[in-house]
Amino acid sequence: MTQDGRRLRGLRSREAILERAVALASVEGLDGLSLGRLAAATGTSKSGFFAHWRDKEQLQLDALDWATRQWADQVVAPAMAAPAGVRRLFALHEARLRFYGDGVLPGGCFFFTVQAEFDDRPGLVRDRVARALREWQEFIRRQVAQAVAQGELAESVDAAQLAYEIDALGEMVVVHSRLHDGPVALVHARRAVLQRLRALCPDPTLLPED
Amino acid sequence: MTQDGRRLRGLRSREAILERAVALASVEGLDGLSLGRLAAATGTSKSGFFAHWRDKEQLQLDALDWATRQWADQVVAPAMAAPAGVRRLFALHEARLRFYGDGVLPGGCFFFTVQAEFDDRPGLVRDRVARALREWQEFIRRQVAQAVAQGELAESVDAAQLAYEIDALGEMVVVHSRLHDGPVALVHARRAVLQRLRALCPDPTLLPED
DNA sequence: CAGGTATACAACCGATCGGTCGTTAATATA
DNA sequence: TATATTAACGACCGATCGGTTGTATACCTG
Repeated sequence: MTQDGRRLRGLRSREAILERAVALASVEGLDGLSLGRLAAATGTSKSGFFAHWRDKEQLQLDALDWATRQWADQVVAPAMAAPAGVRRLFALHEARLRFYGDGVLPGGCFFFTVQAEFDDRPGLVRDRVARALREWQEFIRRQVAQAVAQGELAESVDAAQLAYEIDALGEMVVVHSRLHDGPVALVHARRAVLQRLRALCPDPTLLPED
Repeated sequence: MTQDGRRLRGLRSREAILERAVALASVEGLDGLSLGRLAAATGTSKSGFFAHWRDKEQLQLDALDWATRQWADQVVAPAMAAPAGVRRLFALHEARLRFYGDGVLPGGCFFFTVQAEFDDRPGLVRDRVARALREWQEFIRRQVAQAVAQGELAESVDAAQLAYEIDALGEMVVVHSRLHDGPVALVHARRAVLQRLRALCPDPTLLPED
């Protein structure tokens, strides 16, 4: 029951469609994205989608999974190269800013767009978006807790509190850089987290000065 | 050429429609909001809109103005009651969090939704959204600069940098409280700015301890 | 009271939406 | 080789989209 030629081709086009869907959804949202435009952008027919997905919602859920894997590959994985503790925490922040600054997605951040789109309406997609945010927040919180355990952050640090600050300061770069500040927003976001971590770190030499 | 009875009625329904439009747009966005649903929500006919607005874009622009006035009345004005300086700066942050926490708009924040919606597409609406964000950011920056001038914040403070931090920490409450944290997000956002200001303030007794 | 103006409406328009149906061609399995 | 299975398609469906047109009614001005 291994992958034969035909299913392989199917998988390939499936992945190609999901990649385009995530890119387009980072601009117009998962619901704002229409199947007709997605078909035009991928050079396929609209009706062909329903061989891969039962309906639009299933495609949205798979696009969410695809974006999660992209985030794991391009943001989380590079940061894990840094030594555990406060350096990995800051590497995570910098990897995210690099992801935005490099313009990997045309809309800047898939998750930002989708969170803003679904935070108010019920449904399967909303639940998966909420889970993705929860897991991301929990992941940052664990990195903070680890840094505290290693003695690289003050004992008094509230991990969930600091995780919120790091995420908020990183996330708002998307809209500020596009509507207002340009690259300056990246500088602000980087410096905000860097100085916050340095202030809480008994050995600030672990982090760059500026 | 003063307001006569008829024009007054027109103005009243115009304001009522804009209020509903802002409330609905805080959930579905300015473009996601359809004229048909807005008509149903206001108990009027869709075609009646075109007596007040040339097209949907004009209605969107007026809704933006309406939301700006609402923000000025319900967030900025109350904060101006606090004495200028670091106390007014924090009052501004608290007024915003109260606006979110009280659920004044069903979607939490009109501007958050609309920024996420329009940060990627060109047009008149996008330009006005960008201007609103720029003016808001500039307003916070002036409050920071004033606090520095009064000696209530350290001389070394970069006003634009601190303004970005205050705005980002306040804005991300919307999505975090709705998708993840609930009211805890409000606590995180409040404490983050409070502790940041206290750390920069030569006389921390101007601000609450926690 | 006459005439113009503004509010608001129902009916309707072409375009697009998500989705269905029936078919074709290529592949995998027996 | 015979038979399912699968990817992919064009044509089409009812619903909804933003927007137009024509009309009825209420109001203000002359």
